[in-house]
Amino acid sequence: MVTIKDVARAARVSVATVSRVHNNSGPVTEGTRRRVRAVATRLGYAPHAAARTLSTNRTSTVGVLLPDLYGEFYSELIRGIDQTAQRHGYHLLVASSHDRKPTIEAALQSMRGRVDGLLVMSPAPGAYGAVRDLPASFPVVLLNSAAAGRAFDSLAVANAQGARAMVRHLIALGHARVAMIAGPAKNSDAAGRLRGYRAALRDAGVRATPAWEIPGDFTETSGFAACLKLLAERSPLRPTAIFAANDAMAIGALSALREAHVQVPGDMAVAGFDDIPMARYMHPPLSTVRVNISALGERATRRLLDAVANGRQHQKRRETLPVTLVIRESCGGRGQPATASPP
Amino acid sequence: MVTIKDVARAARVSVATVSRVHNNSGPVTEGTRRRVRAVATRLGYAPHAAARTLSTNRTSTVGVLLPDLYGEFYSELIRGIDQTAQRHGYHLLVASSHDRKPTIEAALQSMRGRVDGLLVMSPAPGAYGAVRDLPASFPVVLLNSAAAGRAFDSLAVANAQGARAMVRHLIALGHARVAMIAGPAKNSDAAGRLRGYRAALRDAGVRATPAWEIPGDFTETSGFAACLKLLAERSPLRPTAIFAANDAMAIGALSALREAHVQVPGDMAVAGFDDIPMARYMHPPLSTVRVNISALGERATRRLLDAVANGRQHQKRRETLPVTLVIRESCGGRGQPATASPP
DNA sequence: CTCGCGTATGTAACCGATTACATCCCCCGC
DNA sequence: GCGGGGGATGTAATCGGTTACATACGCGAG
Repeated sequence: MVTIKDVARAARVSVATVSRVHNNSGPVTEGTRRRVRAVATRLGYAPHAAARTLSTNRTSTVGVLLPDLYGEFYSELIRGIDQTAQRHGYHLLVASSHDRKPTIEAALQSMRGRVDGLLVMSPAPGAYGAVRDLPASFPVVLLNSAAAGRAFDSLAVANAQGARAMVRHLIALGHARVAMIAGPAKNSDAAGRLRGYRAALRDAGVRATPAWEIPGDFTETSGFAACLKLLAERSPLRPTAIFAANDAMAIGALSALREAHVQVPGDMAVAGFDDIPMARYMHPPLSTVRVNISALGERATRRLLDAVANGRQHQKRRETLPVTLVIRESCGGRGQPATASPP
Repeated sequence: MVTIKDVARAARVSVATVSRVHNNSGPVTEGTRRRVRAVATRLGYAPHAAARTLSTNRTSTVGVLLPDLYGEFYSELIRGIDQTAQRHGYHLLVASSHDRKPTIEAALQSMRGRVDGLLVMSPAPGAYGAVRDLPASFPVVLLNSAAAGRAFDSLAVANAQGARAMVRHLIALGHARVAMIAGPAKNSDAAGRLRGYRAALRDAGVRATPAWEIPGDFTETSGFAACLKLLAERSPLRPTAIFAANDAMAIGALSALREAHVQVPGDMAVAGFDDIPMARYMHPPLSTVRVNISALGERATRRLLDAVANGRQHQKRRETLPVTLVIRESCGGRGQPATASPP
């Protein structure tokens, strides 16, 4: 492999000059500059990233720690992150399957000397314990994490507001009995959406019934099962609308309703959360709360790069990403494809 | 930050011993080993990856060069790659938006000293020109690329076989006139699928009609438009079955057929390629050719890591990933959910 | 007691860049 | 003609590991 020394020798200058040419640091005569450039391209010289990292203590890389990589959510997230990082001259180191504290700690350790900062998304409650053990000067941005406060930079989706707006919409359509298929209890997104649901009921003066809050785990199967449970309710308690904590479960619920010959939205309104691409292709098209996932990745990366660039001066804070109501046919807005913003 | 020297000093040994303990290289007394381990964890020592890279010339990282990150295909691919890499102790450096030669070259350059090998997926014909300029000793595996031969390691989906099997199936169902919505001409996946389609017609002794090969670009919109064109054909030429080069276009075609009140599969059979998750949720559920994308990523990574580990000995070759027919209702197999393998 | 060998440990060169500091040279003003 | 200043370039230390080689030590055999 050709090194800076080879270039220096061939161009009959010192390594310092070659370095200066490549980094536009320090003064170099135009002639020398051209000669060095020419030699470098002729030899196919590319600076060795690790060597550069060692001396400058910068990697031009951001790390992304994810619990999983399954589904469109992550590909969208990574897309937003990658775009932004790339635009600022940064590379992307992706690490997944980090959902428990020990693996997270191991991953964080192995990142030393590889990245300038980290985006960490983890549902595990122990996750930010591991993050806290990092030197405070090391830039980290938490994604969709429950961790709040000035101790961390964090970004989260406006789960509660979105859920509240959607449930409010269902109630406004005349549904007095709205049930919710919730997500995993420890998941902070799921928790926010549940809070929003309860808040909307409270707003409308409706007493929340535990029987209307069916647990699920974000999978289609669990949505299917939860829906069956709701259908088993006796008439005075049987809900007329179902709000699922994510689209996958809403889709599961739609299957269950079809099998039970319950008309949607006629006999039962259904709404989801996320607006995955599939949502609009359902029958009927699924009303849902749109989350701009790639924007989430972009915003997070922006914050991270700010922390990387400004070090001490960077102010840590919690940001919230707004969401949008997408009203399609499954909730019985009589098919009018309207789009509304949350209040 | 704590370095190996700090650990050595605190444990009253030399840096060499600390290094030996961490890498299990060379002999160390059990007592010393424990002492060093204890000190290291107490100080929270983590080796600096760049320093290690510089001296060993190994990064424990594989690079992934992708044209894009949009859609489930890439998240699945990355998932397969990441799983395999992680299992072998490798990290993942992801770079996207590399579809033209100059950006690919720049990306390849910037990878020096960052990765031990590269997975390159690029529809651009110039892509492997850029790859060829790398030193032959640098491990690279091409994904779904047209580049063949012993010059490269490459992996591709059995596009032609899959398409051929699906079209053969349609013909077996009694469709004498099968049209194809093709993909971008320069895309090698699209080309393979088109070849398979033509081969199946030839097998059946059917003369291929240019009017039946409508170009598309892998988007739903283009599938929609292409379908309209086919519907405009006069009766003797109007096809009774449509094979789309991917599911997205098949879904677009389904929309067009619904709008035109053409019954599927009654009046028109439809099949796609890829088996994206959405496919089974269409009405009617879409028959398609299943590609195990994460397996593609896994196989590719395996080959790459073999090349990394075995260097000179590694044999370059082209591998093909088999596909599976998934027969649902859209092609009129009268709804029986059968699954068949390609011949 | 001494020699020799093997095991445990230390010393220092090296990987390939960056960069503080030294040096050289040219030109200008007096 | 000479001193000074500033621009161009070179020298060498440095980043944090790994590892070839040197060294020291303990023990058994002769």
